[in-house]
Amino acid sequence: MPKQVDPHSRRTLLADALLRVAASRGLMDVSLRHVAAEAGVTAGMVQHYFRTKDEMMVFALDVVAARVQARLEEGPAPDGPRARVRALLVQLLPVDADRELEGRVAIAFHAYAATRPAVAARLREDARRMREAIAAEVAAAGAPGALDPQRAATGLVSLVEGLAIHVLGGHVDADHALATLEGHLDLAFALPRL
Amino acid sequence: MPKQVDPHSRRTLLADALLRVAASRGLMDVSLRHVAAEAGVTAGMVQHYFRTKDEMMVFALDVVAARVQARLEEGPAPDGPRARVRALLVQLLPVDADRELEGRVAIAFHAYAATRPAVAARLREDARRMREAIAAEVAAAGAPGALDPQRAATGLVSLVEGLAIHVLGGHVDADHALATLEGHLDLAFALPRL
DNA sequence: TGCTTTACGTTGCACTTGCAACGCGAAGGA
DNA sequence: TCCTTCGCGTTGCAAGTGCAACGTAAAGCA
Repeated sequence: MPKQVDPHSRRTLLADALLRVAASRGLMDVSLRHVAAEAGVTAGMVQHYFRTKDEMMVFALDVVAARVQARLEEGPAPDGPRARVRALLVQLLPVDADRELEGRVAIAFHAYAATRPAVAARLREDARRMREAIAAEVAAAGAPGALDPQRAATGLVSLVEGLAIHVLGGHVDADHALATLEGHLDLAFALPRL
Repeated sequence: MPKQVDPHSRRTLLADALLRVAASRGLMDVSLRHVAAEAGVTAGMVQHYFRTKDEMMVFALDVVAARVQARLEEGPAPDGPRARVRALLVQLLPVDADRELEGRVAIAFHAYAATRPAVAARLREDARRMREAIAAEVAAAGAPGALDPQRAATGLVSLVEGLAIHVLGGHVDADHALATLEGHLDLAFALPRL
């Protein structure tokens, strides 16, 4: 056999190219040939590692999900529930170039999920995990009179996703979004003197 | 000349077909021929009313925007700032079939906007108007110690957009979303006894 | 030295896409 | 009555699409 390559790293390479194309030109422009060109390889190689385009899409989605997950777990967990939840949610805001790319990809995939049940299920599962993690922290914090943990979690995650859309669309800037998030965190964790 | 038709109603008819295709099969499947088929006309007629596909897309976006706007203005304005803001925001949640379709279209167009500056500008303007309307109501209500009006408005609009995504994705049900919205309205308008 | 397997590259095909171009019948005005 | 103009329908085309099929060089095992 030839050079014996690691298939997973090859697939990741292609997935990265896909994500770049998706972020810069939209999901409609994601084709075998465009991805191949972006990765600097031939279309035949793409076909070698993904039997179908859909398989490639799903794998790319897995890559972003794993990457976000990894970022959430890296570094020591901050002190206190509020800080931990904040750390989680900030990862979803497009505050730098990497996260902006991921944000654009996320929007594209939300639209894509509308027609692909498998993709939709994946996003649903991710969202569920995120909500539960946050609800647990809110419950642990035992905020006195604010929202119940489930609703607070749903609210915070939704808020951040909405903020991400507005930041990416240029409707508001990242600072305003961060400030808004801080305010809502205060509410959810019932800051003293509210 | 032949039967002398109203061009605007024809274009609206085609735009409706486009929206149905976009909602049911995604924006990637929106093509001249599919739209024509959905509308029950020939592809040639579509070309007659829209010189380019992009022109058709933008017109369709205008149609939804106008429709949402019309719905916001119909009926008497509710009593009190909180109720008025609630009425605004509920229109953006997919609580029935019509709004679900519009929600799917909205997501698709947010993704589309990433590559079309003209579309992005349109969405930005719509969002700005919505935020200002809400900020004005919040300010008028003079909520004592909660968020400042600008942030509250950004937060509420983002929250609702995020909730819409989660409802459409099947992550949470409409009732939960509504309840979450109520809770956040209470916070923004600083309900007694918080 | 074969022989097989891996990892691609190449070619081709059926199909869809946006769009231009042309045709053409039905209405009016002259 | 002619003749223009509008409202489409039809056809065609170059480009792009996903995917199958085949070829083929390299690397290991026998």
